[in-house]
Amino acid sequence: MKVGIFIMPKKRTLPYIILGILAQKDEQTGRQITLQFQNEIGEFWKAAHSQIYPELKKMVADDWIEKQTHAGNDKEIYYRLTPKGQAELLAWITQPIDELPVSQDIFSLKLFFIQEATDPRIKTMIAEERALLKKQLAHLKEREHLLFDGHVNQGSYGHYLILKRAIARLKSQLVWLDTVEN
Amino acid sequence: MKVGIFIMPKKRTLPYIILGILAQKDEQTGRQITLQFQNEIGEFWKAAHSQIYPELKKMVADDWIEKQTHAGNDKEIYYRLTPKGQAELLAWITQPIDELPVSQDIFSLKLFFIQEATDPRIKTMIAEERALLKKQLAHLKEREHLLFDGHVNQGSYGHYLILKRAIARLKSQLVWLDTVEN
DNA sequence: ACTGCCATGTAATTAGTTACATGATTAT
DNA sequence: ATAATCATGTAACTAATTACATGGCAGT
Repeated sequence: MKVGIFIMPKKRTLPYIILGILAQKDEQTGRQITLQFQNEIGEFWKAAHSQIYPELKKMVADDWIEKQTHAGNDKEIYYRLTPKGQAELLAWITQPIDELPVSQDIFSLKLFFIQEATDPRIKTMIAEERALLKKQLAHLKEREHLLFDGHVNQGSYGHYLILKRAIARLKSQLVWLDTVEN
Repeated sequence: MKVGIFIMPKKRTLPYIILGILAQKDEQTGRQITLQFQNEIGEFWKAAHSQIYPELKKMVADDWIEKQTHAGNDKEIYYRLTPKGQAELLAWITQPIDELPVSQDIFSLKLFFIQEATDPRIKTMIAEERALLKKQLAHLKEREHLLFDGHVNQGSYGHYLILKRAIARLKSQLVWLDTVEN
């Protein structure tokens, strides 16, 4: 997309996810934010602490978040949203999505390279993929039980939704695997 | 994953996809390979020509592919697999997948940030997402009709599969959207 | 003449990964 | 003691994106 002399910046996602994490629960440390990526968010975005810590510094510099240390605790650094950060999050959510994501599904790509329907590798690959999906599905169902157990808590609708979304995705993939096998 | 003094290289995907593209039809130019990413493969991996051309050079240097120019045509450069490239492709497909991909679904992430079920933005976001999904589904169904039209051609099973996979994915997402709306 | 596409390439930058690093605390 | 985890950070590198760049050829 070329727009005159303006350079179009690459689409950023990580800082907005961090804003979203802090919007759900203020006063979180870099480590707590990092750990969020191991749960439901990790189904849709991954980031290591080595990417998060510098990002937090940048966000402080840009006045999207502010740091706060607690007395008698020089180890942990807590972050919370600034009004500007809240505004940025709002603007980002409101902005329409213009294209669908790429799923980077290595399994599908590997299948793409198999030219003959009779190839014996297909069975093995499906079995392995099914095992991975089942394991993750079990994990997410446990999370659902643990976090919500039937009822959605006030102010957790978003969290509830993406957990449900992840579960639905896994289930549909398992259904599709069955159709391939026959 | 730390394994003694060995440095674990980052997981590469692009060169293997290029090998797969050349395995389906030998003698393709950089441009033809680039264009493949606009169709079915693009559902699962994207790459611009500015990434592909340098990658092709590297793959030639590594003896995974070889370049070939045709007489009276100094414009186009054709590539084909070397035995080593074929072996690399085979090895990659055989290697088990150890973890599920991250879908990088911005729509799901944005939903995550919406805390209340009554938020009026949800309706708009779903409508926009539905439009995107429907458009892409229509496109893929047309591709299916164009390329296969009921029967799978010999040697195109992989291509057929990932097209079917992409269609199934889109359909399941549309179904899920309905469940959110109510 | 101009627009758009074919075909290939490079430059500059940002995003993301792997590894290295330190010091404190908690469990066995 | 020592192993694991908490908590933060940096260094080095690879992958990927956006933009710049050139020359040819086809259509209007």
